[in-house]
Amino acid sequence: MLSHTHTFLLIDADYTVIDNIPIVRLYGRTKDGRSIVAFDNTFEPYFYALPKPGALKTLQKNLKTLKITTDTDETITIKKTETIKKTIGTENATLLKIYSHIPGHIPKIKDAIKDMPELDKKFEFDILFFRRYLMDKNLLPMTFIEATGKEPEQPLKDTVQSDITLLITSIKNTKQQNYTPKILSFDLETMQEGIAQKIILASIYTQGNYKKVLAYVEDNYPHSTILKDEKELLQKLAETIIKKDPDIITTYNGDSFDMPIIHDRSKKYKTPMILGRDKREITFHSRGRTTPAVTRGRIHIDLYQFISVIMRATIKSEVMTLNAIAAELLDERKKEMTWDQMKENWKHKKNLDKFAEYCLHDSLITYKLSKLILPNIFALSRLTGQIPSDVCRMTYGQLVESYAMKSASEKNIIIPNRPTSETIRERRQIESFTGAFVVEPKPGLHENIAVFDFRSLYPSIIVSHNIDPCTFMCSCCKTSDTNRVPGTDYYFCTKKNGFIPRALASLIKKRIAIKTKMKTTKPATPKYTDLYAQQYALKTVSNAFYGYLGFAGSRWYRRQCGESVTAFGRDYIHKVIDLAKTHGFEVVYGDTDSVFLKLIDTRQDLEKAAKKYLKEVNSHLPGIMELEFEGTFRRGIFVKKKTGTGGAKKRYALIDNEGNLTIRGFEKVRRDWSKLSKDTQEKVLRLVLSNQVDDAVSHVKEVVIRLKTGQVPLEELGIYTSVKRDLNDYEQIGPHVAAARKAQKRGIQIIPGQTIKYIITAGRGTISDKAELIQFAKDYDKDYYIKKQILPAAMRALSVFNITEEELMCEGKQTALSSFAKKS
DNA sequence: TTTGGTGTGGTCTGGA
DNA sequence: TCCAGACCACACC
Repeated sequence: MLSHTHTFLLIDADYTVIDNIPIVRLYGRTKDGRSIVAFDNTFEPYFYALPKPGALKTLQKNLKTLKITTDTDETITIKKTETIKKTIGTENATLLKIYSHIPGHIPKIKDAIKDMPELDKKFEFDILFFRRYLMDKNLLPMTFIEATGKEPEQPLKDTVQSDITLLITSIKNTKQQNYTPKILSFDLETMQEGIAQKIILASIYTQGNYKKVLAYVEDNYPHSTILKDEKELLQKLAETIIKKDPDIITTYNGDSFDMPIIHDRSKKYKTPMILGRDKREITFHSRGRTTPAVTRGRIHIDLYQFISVIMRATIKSEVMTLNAIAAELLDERKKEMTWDQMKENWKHKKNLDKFAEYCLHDSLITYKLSKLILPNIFALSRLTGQIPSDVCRMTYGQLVESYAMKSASEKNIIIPNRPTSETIRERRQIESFTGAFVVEPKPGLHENIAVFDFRSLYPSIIVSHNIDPCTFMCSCCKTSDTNRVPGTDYYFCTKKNGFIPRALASLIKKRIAIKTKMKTTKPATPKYTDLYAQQYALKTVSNAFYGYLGFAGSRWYRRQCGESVTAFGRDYIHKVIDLAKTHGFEVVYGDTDSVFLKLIDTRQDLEKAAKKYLKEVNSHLPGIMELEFEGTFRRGIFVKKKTGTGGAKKRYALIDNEGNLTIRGFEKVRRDWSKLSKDTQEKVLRLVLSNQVDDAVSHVKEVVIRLKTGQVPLEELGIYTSVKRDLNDYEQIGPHVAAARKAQKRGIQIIPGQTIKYIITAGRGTISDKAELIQFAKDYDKDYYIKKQILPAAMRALSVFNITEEELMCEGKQTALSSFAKKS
């Protein structure tokens, strides 16, 4: 039979078993736009066994005759065994590679042999078959690969729908080509009908400005297609997606909303929804935190998953709704339509064109978000070797772990086993270790501040001090004093490089190279976007390594490693502080890896002194460690602690020479404060940093009056808080829990993880008694908002100028006398 | 089961 | 009624 060769972008992978033969399926797209599925039936499932010393031969012999009978009377045997040399930690070892017939046998064989006296340890038995394949063949998702093979047999061919199918005889990496994956975004609008969610609209947006709304009530919207009913809508949706044949189907929260609804409704109508290239319906496999809705080949990426987990810390918005995220990341304005309006419109079948437009807009902004975010997901895919549909649902721990596993495999190092739940529990119970050092600031206004920070402090410590579970207290260095951890009896090997430091060093090196390249690349070009995504992926994974070492679920867990990293960190920041003092600086503040300095002699030139200091610090730093000059700030405010004495850590505001504000820790940057108090505080901070304390005071007074006279709309008074657990599991009932419980009684569903918005309403009782979700609030408690929202937020900045609450609370002019009179 | 520790501050709770 | 300590959420790095 004729042999073919195809070069294609690898987008997805899975495996199936036919006639007891496991077959890896690689889904992709050729450069000329044809879909392809390449099958490989030559890869064999396996895991490793480490025999007890001298027991290798016996173990091998015993395994040969092993027969396992399962509950279903199936007999499982081992396909074959091989001896193989690998590195365990830093030691070389000879292991037995145990092959099974199908992947599903591996856990059963592993369990069956666990009591064999010749067996010491088992490794790499929980790596999913197709992931093992990609790892062993060095194939990276979202890169081009070249496969040679022949026409598959019909039964195999029939498992998928694709322009090209190929039974692989050989496969390898190849030169990268230009191909931008085709993205399609869709969105549903639903209405509650009895206990079911009924789909009333579906919209699709894809490249070439393709816009489509599917409906079954005439709406006179130019992009609408009017169908007979919901069943036809579903059919048309599937048909359109298949016809458009995207590589990526993106949704915003499709895992828990759009996809399950499509699935449920299609069950009701018995119209299977096959959106992927395998011939299966959408599958849902609960994976703890999430239940991914998976379509194969045409992969479903839920942007919400990635944004809410990996991008969470970079998102400023109080809520994670599509509109809020689009507003923040795309600067897109909302289409104004409230849920109540939609319900009304649907009920009376009016303004349906607006409804359709609204629905389409959601698909459009999902598409635009995809364009922005998918490059980052793809870059992480290439870095970790995991398929994008997995990457978009990963946590930081999983990203680091994937990268570490891939690196270990490349270096012929055995991947440590995942801890058992028992081990995880034990690890969690151990006392946590000491972390970073934070300088207590002197409250007040400071002028001309220079800010420095270490470039990637913890990653560079891990690399520079060879911090790794296997180099910790090594026997070869025993009494070595050259790499001792400050303030402890710990040390790390100085002879052999650890696996983690090596893996991390390569990430850091690559990132530096990319950042250099970016400087000579024109921004807003595809090349630049790609470089940005690459460095983003490298940074994301590097920064999570330290946490991963101390993470109870980690395969490379070693508490003392995390402890050592922070101990070195504290040592370095102290050294940097000490040196600053010898350079005529006063240390204003510092946290973990940063120092804020000002000159004691203010006649000196700050920039000059800063540069000189920087040069000296860096001349003393080992390895790849480096202190960086962040810049200078015209003024900065640090405030008193509310309780106790001294300055508050992690709360400050800076203004630079261009008038830009940097606000950290204050109510302004917290979502669990009302918009009114946040806005007021920001204004106060800006005025105070511009030496306009009087204006700040009068601004607060105005706000107080607005509150007193009931002029403030409820919208500005809502407080966002997330409900972290089931409403029955709280020991203490705070305002947000009280509000949520009341709402639940009115039939509103409250799920753990949800963010609610509540108001403290007028009335009597405790604050919790008065808390109501904003949609149920009719008024607000003036006293609460003045005394517990506006004044505390404003006073934070004003109390350093000895202004009192009383001065802010009174209308009109305030004198020292009347203030005194009020107190007594 | 879903990277780490440090830190602030609001509200509730229960005992004096 | 007052107050300390617990609980809770969210920020910083």
